[in-house]
Amino acid sequence: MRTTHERKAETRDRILAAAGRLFRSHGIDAVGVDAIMHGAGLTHGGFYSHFASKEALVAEVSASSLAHSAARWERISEEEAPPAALARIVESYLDPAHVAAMERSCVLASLGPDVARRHEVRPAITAAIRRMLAVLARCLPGRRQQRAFELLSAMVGAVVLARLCDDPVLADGFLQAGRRIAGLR
Amino acid sequence: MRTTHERKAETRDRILAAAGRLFRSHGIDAVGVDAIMHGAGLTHGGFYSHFASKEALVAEVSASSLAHSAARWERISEEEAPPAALARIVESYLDPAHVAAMERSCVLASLGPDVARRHEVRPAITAAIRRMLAVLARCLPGRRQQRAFELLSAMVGAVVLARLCDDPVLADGFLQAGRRIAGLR
DNA sequence: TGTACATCAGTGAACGCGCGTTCACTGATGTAC
DNA sequence: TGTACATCAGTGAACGCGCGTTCACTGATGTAC
Repeated sequence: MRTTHERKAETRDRILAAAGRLFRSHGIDAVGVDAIMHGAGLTHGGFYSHFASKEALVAEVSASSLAHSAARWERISEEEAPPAALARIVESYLDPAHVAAMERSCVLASLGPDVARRHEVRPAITAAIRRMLAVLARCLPGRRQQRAFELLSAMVGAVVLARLCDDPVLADGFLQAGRRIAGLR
Repeated sequence: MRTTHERKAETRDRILAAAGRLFRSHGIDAVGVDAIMHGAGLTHGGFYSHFASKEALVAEVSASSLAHSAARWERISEEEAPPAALARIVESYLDPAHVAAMERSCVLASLGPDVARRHEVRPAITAAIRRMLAVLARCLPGRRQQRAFELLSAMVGAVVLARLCDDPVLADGFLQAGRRIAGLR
């Protein structure tokens, strides 16, 4: 029984991962259950032995993706000294290659408005945002709390705006602005 | 013939306005042609004597909504002295009431990622972003260009994040952060 | 250890539904004489 | 000015299609003896 349970959990994670990738790339409503299951190497019918509905999957993907990002930031902030941790978090967030890779990007910047419209997900998202703010506050000097709010706003806004610009110079202007607000360079 | 042309243009504008409202409230893919036409006080069949496709409407709504925002900012910056104009633009953008009113909010914050995925719209969006940056640069003191990038990033990010938080205190933290980056209070 | 049975993750056909789009139409308005 | 005709914005039924979801099934694996 043990192995079977583990196997099922692995499949479930594969579905969550595929959905995360596809939702970020194409938008939540543009991706069907069929495409998600195909992305996980399965057929669509099996979906409902893992999730009650597409909407339930959406809630879980949003929450778990952002919790995953928060956990990554926490790990970095425990592994490195504050200034190095801050630089690593901010530079990876504002890296143009990472900005271009929508499918692997932060839920806040790639699905923010869509998630905000689904009120049932907001408690979990709010909890993850608090964790991210706490990491930034721990890494920043000076008025830590206030600067954490400023930095997270600037990082999310910079990525959203950089993705909207078809001129790479303009896009880079937003990413540089984010780095300045972090106190880098 | 004159009156007819004007009438048709008015209807077209009503469709654009209804689509703008509904897309921002519910997301682009969640709103059908039928709902848009009903929102404009018409039936769905007439849609195609105004637009070639839903996708064409989406492109025009995104571009024209953001151009409208840019024009509003330009008007404010011409009517008032730089510090007053800056305050009016930033305060109205970060006003909690305005943040809550998704249907009338800025396209960057309410539809940003969705618009970024539609590459054909990005040139028009980029042009409007340039106009908005120019207004902010005109109103800001000091390193105007750089600060304009920082401020627009912070404003967009703050609104996206404030909408994701189910705790109004946390949401207000982001809005206050935006105001500080503008140099207000 | 070997055999018979039970479980259930995953398959794929089928469902009703709402979508974007088309089209024959109607009736108000603009033009020609 | 009044009448006959042309135009075309807007109507509403109909289309094919892909969606989310259901369900009878299958076959690999785990359990009981």
